[in-house]
Amino acid sequence: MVDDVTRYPLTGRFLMGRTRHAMREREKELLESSITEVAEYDRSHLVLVRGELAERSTLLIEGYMLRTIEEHGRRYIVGFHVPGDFVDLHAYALKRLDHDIVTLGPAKVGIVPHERIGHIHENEPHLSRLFWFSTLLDAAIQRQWTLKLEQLKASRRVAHRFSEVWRRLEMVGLARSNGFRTPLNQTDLADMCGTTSIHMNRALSELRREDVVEFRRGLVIARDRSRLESFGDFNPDYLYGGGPLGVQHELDGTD
Amino acid sequence: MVDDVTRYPLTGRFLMGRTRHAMREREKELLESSITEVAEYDRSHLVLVRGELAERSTLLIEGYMLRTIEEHGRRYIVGFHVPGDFVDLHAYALKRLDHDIVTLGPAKVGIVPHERIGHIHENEPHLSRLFWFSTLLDAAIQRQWTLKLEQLKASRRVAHRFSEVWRRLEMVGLARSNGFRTPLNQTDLADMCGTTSIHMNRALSELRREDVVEFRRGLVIARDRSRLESFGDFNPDYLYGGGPLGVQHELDGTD
DNA sequence: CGTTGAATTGACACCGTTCAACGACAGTGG
DNA sequence: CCACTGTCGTTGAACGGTGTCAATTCAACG
Repeated sequence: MVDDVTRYPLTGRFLMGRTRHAMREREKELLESSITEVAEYDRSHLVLVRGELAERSTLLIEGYMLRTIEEHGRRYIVGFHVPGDFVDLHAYALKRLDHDIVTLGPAKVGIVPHERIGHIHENEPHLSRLFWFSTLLDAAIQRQWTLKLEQLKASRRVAHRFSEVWRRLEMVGLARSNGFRTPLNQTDLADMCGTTSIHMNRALSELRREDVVEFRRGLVIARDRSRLESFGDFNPDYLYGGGPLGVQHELDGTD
Repeated sequence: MVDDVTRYPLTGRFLMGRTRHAMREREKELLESSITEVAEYDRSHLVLVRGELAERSTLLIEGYMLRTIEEHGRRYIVGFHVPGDFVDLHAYALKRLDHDIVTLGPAKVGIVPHERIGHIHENEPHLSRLFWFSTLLDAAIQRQWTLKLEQLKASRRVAHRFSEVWRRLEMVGLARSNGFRTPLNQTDLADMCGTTSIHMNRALSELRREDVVEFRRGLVIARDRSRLESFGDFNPDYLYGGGPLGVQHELDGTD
């Protein structure tokens, strides 16, 4: 898979760790060549605005992106993306989004016109099914967020988020052995976990005190990863990475 | 649209109030004929189990269905479906789900083998795009749940849920002018809103006391609908029903 | 008319918000 | 080099929202 990142520098991480192995070589080439433009954005760059008619979608190459909704003067983060994610592919079928797409830190993205996606959708059923899968994967992650918001208190929620991001980064080959780096600050974390930055601060110091995980200036470090994951009640199945839900072989053959 | 329900008694409510107008007559016929079996289930019937390989999907014709996750001896409701919803269409691309699909009250469903969906996916790009849209609509609803869990207290969350279900029923022609009927009980509502049944009870009596909405034995009645919706901070845009996000004309023409 | 499941109520502890204030640090310009 | 400034992180105290346990009432149904 490391090979794919060098061979397909723009799209090599798409579905990596999931069903990328089901992609044929010509599909990988087709996807890579569908990117008509590469852009580098600063932090907090608004890529797609809620309600705006979308005519292209964005595949994240480097950095992080968020899905945000601003309401009552407060920003809520309803999605988090790592390299390899086809961030707003769903805009192809929805046309207009109910949320904003925004960069977190500086980010490098590939842009795919909907015309190209339409062509793939009409002529490449196997690849287009993988596209569909990828948007449903985002939905599964969303579902898990809903679940964890319902059942965990703030400190466990952060632990869950950290566990998730760590795994997702690992799947695309971007995690360290003892943690990961992210431009998130405590306010961002609060906006992701449905709490206030003040309470997030207390939650983080609880995690530090209990030796679950350490968060400092965008560096997440855990001495014992399994301790972090069990504190956050994290079960990676919903990431569809090869566990009991993973699509191991079903999508392999011809469609 | 009432016409569609009589002409297509099984699938006439699919995407009704959304992009159904973009469906061609032969697509409606094709969908109707894709249902190879109609089943009637009792309440709490398990239609699809988490982790199980799915080979067919279920379109809800009458009644209600839920997406649930059981963890730590408690059940969490992460999705709610009304007639016309293609409840587990996403199982076509995901193969295995991370949650259960279950009936709430008694329900009548149409079953579509994935073979048929595969045929449509490969040969009917326009219809298959509407399928994709429908799964993304579920995702948008999920996103809104995440948002409201983050920002509202329990009593306002219920008000939001009531507003949503009311609108969704209305879209498929099944609401009353002053409310709607549902087999939900207070425990179900609690499981949907991420709270306990005891607290849900207090939330409901607050809503009654404040004259926002009345919930009794599965009957939801509001004297003033706009009061309910504003109390629940409800904005129907995310339901893609013709407001600013609705796909009014884009999907009309040939694909 | 008794049984059963659902709804209701009170008391109490914990979780989380809010407001206000303070501390740590990096970047900037004098 | 230092003072200034802004952002981010930290802390305390008061208050409101929610979970928990236990007990009671209510409605439906055989």
